[in-house]
Amino acid sequence: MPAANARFCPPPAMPHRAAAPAGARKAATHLVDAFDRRILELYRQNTRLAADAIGEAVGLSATAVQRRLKRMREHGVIRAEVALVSPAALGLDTTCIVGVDLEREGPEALDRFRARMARCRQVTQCYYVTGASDFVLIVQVENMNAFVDFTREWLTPDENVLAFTTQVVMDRAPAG
Amino acid sequence: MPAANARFCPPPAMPHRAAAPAGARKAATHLVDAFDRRILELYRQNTRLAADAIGEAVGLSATAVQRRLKRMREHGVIRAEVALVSPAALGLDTTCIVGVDLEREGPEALDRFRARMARCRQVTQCYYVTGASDFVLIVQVENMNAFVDFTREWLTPDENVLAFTTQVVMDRAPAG
DNA sequence: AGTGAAACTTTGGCACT
DNA sequence: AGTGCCAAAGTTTCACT
Repeated sequence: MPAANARFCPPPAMPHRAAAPAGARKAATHLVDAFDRRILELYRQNTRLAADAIGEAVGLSATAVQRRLKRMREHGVIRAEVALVSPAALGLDTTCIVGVDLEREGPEALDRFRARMARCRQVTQCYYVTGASDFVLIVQVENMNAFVDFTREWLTPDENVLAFTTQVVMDRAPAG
Repeated sequence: MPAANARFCPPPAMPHRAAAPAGARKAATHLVDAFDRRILELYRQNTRLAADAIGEAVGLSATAVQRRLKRMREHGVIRAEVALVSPAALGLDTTCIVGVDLEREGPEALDRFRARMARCRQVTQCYYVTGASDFVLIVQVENMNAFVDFTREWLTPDENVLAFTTQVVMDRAPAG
């Protein structure tokens, strides 16, 4: 198997909080009907699709599709519209999955750790989980040296990090 | 902590292969210069940004920005432009991280398993990794019952699946 | 929800550095 | 090569029916 690793660059990673105005998001409960679902199914995969084409596919006029998209954006059903960038093109050839064990697991310690990871550009996803570890991180770096640097800067110095286990990604499926 | 789980719906999950014409992708080596990087930095997070605004930010005309975006799309630097949908809005309230151990790990067995997972709608990411397990899956489902259904349909019946471990996601950070 | 016109963004050609 | 300017084509957005 070729040394092809990560295929997609991480989702956009909530850039500056300014991009997500605090009050702008609603509960996003089931205010999506069958039409909305079909629109999302298409639009989710390709935001360059014209409302015209979507409308034809789902049996609605272009304007109706636009209105629904706008409503779903405002209601937080659509959280963001982003570009998936090839990590390789940016020189990020290595993906690691890191399980982190914390020493203390109080609410404030969890929040502190999560906030730290959110500030870290290498961490593209951060899950707080039950089970074997407390957190699971998806880390995107240039190479293994950069990964070691990452651990020395963000994990090892953290007194609350008891231990961590690393799995290096050899290949990744887009998973449709 | 509230039972808020996943915040974002999975990246688009390479829909139908038709969307990525086989011959259309190039090596995506370092044909990105400093301008391209700055454009991507902005555009990646928000594809609704007008080329005009990007151009102003990076010191280029709108046309130049458009041209560069087009080139990066053709060269596979930009793999896709997708919408991040709130999983909760779609009724997908539960995310699990599953480590899978395979019995046999030959190339053909790996490919078979990966292909299987790619066909499975619940699996939004699938990593082939070194270390404790062979694969790591990110699984998005309605609730825990649906997760059990998932394992009974996709993991347990697979003779090559030796064992799997599940971590339930309680919260997820966008991770900037 | 659908139809129109206005505003916008993207795409093309052409001259320039 | 790549960029900038300007006009055409397309798309989105806004009235109104």
